[in-house]
This record gives sequence, structure tokens and C-alpha cells, in this order.
Amino acid sequence: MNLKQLAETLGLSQTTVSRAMNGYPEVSEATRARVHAAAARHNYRPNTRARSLATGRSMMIGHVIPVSTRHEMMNPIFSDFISGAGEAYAKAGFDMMLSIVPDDMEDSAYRALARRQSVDGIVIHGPRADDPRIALLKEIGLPFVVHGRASDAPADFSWVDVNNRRAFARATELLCDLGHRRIALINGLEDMDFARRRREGVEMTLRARGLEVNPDWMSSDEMTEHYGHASAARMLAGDPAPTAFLVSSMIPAIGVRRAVEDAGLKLGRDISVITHDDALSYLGNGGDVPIFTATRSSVREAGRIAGTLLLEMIADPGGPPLQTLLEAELMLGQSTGPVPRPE
Amino acid sequence: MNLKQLAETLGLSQTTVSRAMNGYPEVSEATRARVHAAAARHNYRPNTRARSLATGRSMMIGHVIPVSTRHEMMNPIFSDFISGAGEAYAKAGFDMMLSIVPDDMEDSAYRALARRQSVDGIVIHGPRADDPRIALLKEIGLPFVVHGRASDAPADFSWVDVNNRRAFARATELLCDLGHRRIALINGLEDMDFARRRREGVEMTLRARGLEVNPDWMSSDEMTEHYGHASAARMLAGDPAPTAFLVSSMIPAIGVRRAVEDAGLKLGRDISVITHDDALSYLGNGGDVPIFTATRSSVREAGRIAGTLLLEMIADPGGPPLQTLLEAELMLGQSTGPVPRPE
DNA sequence: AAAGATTACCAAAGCGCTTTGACTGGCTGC
DNA sequence: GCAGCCAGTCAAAGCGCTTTGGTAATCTTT
Repeated sequence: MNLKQLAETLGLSQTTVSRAMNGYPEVSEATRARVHAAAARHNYRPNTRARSLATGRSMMIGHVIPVSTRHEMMNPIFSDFISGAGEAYAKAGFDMMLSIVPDDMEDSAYRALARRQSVDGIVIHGPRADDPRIALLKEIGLPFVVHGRASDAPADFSWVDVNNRRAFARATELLCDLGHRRIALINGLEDMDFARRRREGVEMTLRARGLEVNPDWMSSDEMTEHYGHASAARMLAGDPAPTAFLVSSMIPAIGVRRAVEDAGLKLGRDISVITHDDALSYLGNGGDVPIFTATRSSVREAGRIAGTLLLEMIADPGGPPLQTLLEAELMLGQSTGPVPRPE
Repeated sequence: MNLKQLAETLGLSQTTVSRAMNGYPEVSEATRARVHAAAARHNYRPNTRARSLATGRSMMIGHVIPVSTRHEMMNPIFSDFISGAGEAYAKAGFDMMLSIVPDDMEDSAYRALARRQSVDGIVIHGPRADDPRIALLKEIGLPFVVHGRASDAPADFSWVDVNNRRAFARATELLCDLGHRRIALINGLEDMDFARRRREGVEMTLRARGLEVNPDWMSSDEMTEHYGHASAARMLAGDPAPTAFLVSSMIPAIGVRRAVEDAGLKLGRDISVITHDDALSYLGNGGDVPIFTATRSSVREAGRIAGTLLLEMIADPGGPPLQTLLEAELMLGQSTGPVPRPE
């Protein structure tokens, strides 16, 4: 059943039926009620393709997820982010399109997305510090918001990010206050913007406390459980070994925990760990006393905000860039304690 | 730049340009080359909306992810599955649309999806044993493939699934062979089809070995780390306590491991654990000797297959249902060993 | 050399919707 | 009692593409 048929059934014109469905005022309430009733009875829904061809708006948001051709790794925070953003879209009647783009052909992928006009706006995931996509999208002129920032990118743009530098500075301060002086950082890939900011937060604080930054204790890679385990194990085998770890995400933190236990040490007593916790639904680090002391910021909430900002930008195309900086909470858990043998 | 303008630029008709772009034979090679060159120069891409309105095919696959209104939990396997399916779609020029649907309004969501004709086919995630969505989709007549099965669903339909019963039967046999007689199952939600099959595999094997099924050792819930920890801790505190755990996924298995260590026991020596491993990219359970002994089946591969099957069904609408049953490998790791004090 | 077949192109219809501009009939105001 | 004004409706154009059903021009065939 399409609009034409529905109109015929009702003995009305397509115009009137369309206006009745879309809430225009120039249709009598009696007619509107009749139309709605008939639409419900015949289970009529306007064809999205036809509608968006006519209106010029696709009512769809694109999410472009870069996947490294080397690692084929999907960021586990992605599903929670999407679910937050999806909430915002659903409320506004928007759909969500997913593009998984190998990171060696992003340029053409974004251009194509814009040219084919399949989306009204896009969300950028996993920005690198010097991310070329931002300039590209500015040039293309498609509304976009970035989950994270790109410190070295030239232009002003819209983003939602956690205050990573501050969060990791605070975490480092806590460790210092507990007497730790040998502090390691198990970070994400260095070219990612969030990883760089976290390192800066750590290094800044260490220096402020008169501590040296030991390059052997700074590692950086794709955030897998295996990576967390391997680098913590390597560092713990060193002499001297760090007494505390800052970890960029729960997943590698779980690996760190395993390495600590493999070494016969106890978390929170012999070794302290602070991780960043994205509040993923399946990795709940809550309870009365969380397992890990953590800098915490809900990635689902970030998704919700990013979606909302993007919709605002689409509704008001002339507006300024919109930016939201989320502060992470520092939650005390079981994985931190005073340094065992203060020096 | 649209087709009309491109055609004018070239001094050709829209027809010819369209045919040239779409590889129809009735256009001379010289003209085709000219058209392609001009298209590249002007960065022309056909408007997807207009194209699909004209062809009647949306070139888009919908993924519908049910999210429980109570738990708001996103299944972490989802991102890897999507990435596999996305590969299949990309090769065929299809896009992917995501709908996150609260589980109390699925019916209308699927109907709307079909009515609005925004997708050519859909993938169903997280089927329950008696899942009403299958009958619904049969009725709607939209091609679909299910990730998993629905044992109690009436009709024949397309699916991709792991042989869960067999995998968990084999895992149980291994534990029995190692001398374990007190075996616990930490399962997913009981109404999920996969969870039911896994339980059946376990119970079947226990009975065949003359062992009783102890209801205190069968738990079932959303598969979070916290859940794994809590239920293992509870069971380990019992007397007698189980000597081995079968766990439905890596995430709760990590929680189980934590509970084992909290109890001062050692994995693989005091307590054996076998988990199901979906081969998620960030949870790699590989290496020379995997951490966990596991039934292993790549969910990304399942996604790839599901996507491919669905595309086949769309290309050949009259065809029979397509089904793929994947066998899980049983990989020996560090988390299993002979029962400590055989009875 | 006439007839048929083939090649290379084109005009126009149509996909299902929104939106513009026009048109009624009943109502107001003077 | 007539111009003017709404409120409510409609016909038709247009969104950008594909596809049907052509038509000329060229090439074969007999």
C-alpha cells in the first residue's frame, strides 16, 4: 500500500493525505483522523527512499568505523557508543548507517558517502592526533561530530570527548599520594589522540612531582587483554619493577591483573592499578567497592551526546561547532593501595 | 553534480551515461571511457536514494539488535559480528543499517522496517528459544537470516549457528575425562536459544556419564564479568564446591577466574574452567598455550557467512532457506587440569 | 542492391513521495 | 449584496535515477 492507493481508498488527494500524515495545519481535524485511522488499518508507512528523495534529507546518520588493515580489530567500546547515539536518533526519527572502512581508503569512503547523499551527517570514530579526516570533512561540507579530538587538526570542529589529560593526571596524582614513585603507563596506540593526551597527563604530573619518566615503563599498542598481560609481565620482570600501573582501558587492565597474579603478587597490596573505565555494560566495574580504581566516563553517554549534537547541527546548518568535554570521575576501588616498601 | 548535468556536460543523454556507468553492453567502449573519465573528474556518484527508488532495491541490509529494556546491555560479540558481515556487504556494494530496538516493541519495528522499504534484508541477533520474530518475518516476507537458531520456532528459516550442544558436550566430556565429577555451568540467559542448547549439551553428557545435574551448580544470567564472579564465588563457597566450571563466554570467564583467585585457588590446578571463546579481536585467547581451555568459534567468521547467505537470498528470492552450522574447536589451554583429589 | 540484423544512442515514463500554486465554497465585513 | 478572506482541498511538478521502447546509422547477408 502506497500513498496513492491510500489516497484513492479515502477519496482524497495525495497532497491531503501527505499533509495529514505529516501534521500540517491546513487539513481539517476530521480528515486527519480519518487518514490516520486508514493508515493504521492498512499499516501504511511512507517509503523512506521516496520520501528522502523528495525532501532532500535522508534521515540517516552515518557512523564510520576505521578498521586497521593490520589488526582487524574492532574497538569494544564501539557497541556501547552506538547504542547511546542510537537512542538520540530514534527519538528524532533518524536511522543509523554503519560503514566499516579499512584505514587505507578512508578518503574515498567519506567522499562517496557525501556524494551519494545517503546520510545527513556522520560521526567519526577513533581520531588520531593528526587526523586528516577532519580537514577532509570540512572541505566536503557534511555535518560531522568526532568522538574524541584531534589535537593537531587545523580547524575548529564539533566533538565530544573525555578530559583525558586531566583524568590521567588525577590518577597519577593519586598514585603519587599513595607513595608510588615507579609508575608505568600501559597506553593505547600512540597515534590515537586520546592516548597522547593521557600520556601527557601522566608525564606532566610525574614531572611536577619531581619524578622521571622512564621510557621502559611507557608502552603503547592496540588495547587487547593479551597486550596488557604481556607488557605488564615484561615490566614486572624488570629491576626495578614499577609498583603501579596506569592502564588505558579495562580490557588490558584485565591482562595486567593476570600478569600481577602470575607473578605471585596481589593487586592493591603489592601492585596498584588504575584503569580507565568506559562503563561498558558487560564489564561493570561497579558494586560497593569496584574491582579497579578507575577514571570513569560512560561511553554510552558520550554516544548519546554526540548523537544529540549532530542532530542539532543538522537542524541548524549555519550554527557554530558544538563541543562537549566530559570529566571522568575518579572512583576508588580495590586495585590501589599505598606503595609496599616506600623508598 | 547529478546525472543530468553530467550528461549535458558530455553532450549525451542520461540514458547513455547511466548505461555506461552501470556496465550495460549497448554502449561503445569509447563512450564508456569518456563517461568514466568525466565521472571521475567531477567526482560523480549516483544518488543512492534516487537510484534505489528507481530500481526498487535499497542496497542496504538491516541489523536489528534487541536491547533489553531492563539491562540496557549490548552484547560485546556484536561489533565483531558486524565487522564480518560488513566485509561481505562491502564486496557486493551493500550498506548496513543498524536498528537498536527495545525488546518490548520489536514487532512494530520489524513491520516498519519492511513497510518503509529501507532495507533489502535483515539479520536477526540474539534469538530466544521460542522467538516470535521468526514467524513475524516469515509473514512479512522480507529476506532474513538469524545469527543463532530458535529451537521452538515453527518454520524453516535461514541461520548461521555454532553447534553449541556439541561444543558444550565435548567440553563436558573433557572435564569428565580429567576426573571432574562436580561440574558447574555458568550460562547465559536461559531464554536465549544458545544458552539452552549449551545446557542440554552439558546435561546430556553428565547423565551419560552417570553424574547428577545439581541445580545449585547451574546458573544463568546476562553474561557480564560481574555475573561470572558472583556466581562462581557463591558456588565455590558451597560444600561441596564444584571442581570445574563451564562458562558461556570469555567475559564471565574472566569473572570466574577472579573468583577462583579470590578464593586462594589456582586455575588449572585447583579449579578447571572451560569457556566458550568467540575469538573477539580484543580478547585474544591465543598464543602458544591459551589462557583458557575453550570451545572456539569466530563470531567474525559467522558474520561473514551470515552476510553472504543473506546476499545470496536477496539475489535469488525464490531459493530455499540457507543454513550453516559451524563446529567449534576445542582448544586446550592453561585453565584445565586433572581433578585435584579424585573421589 | 534490397532486406534484415546489429550497433549506438535517445526521449520519456515511472519509482513514491513532498511541495508549490491554484481553486473552491462558505464566511466575514461594510 | 458584493468584495475579500479563510479553511480545506487538489492537480501537477519535481526530487535523480533506471528502464522501456523506440530510432537512426551502419553493417551483413543473399
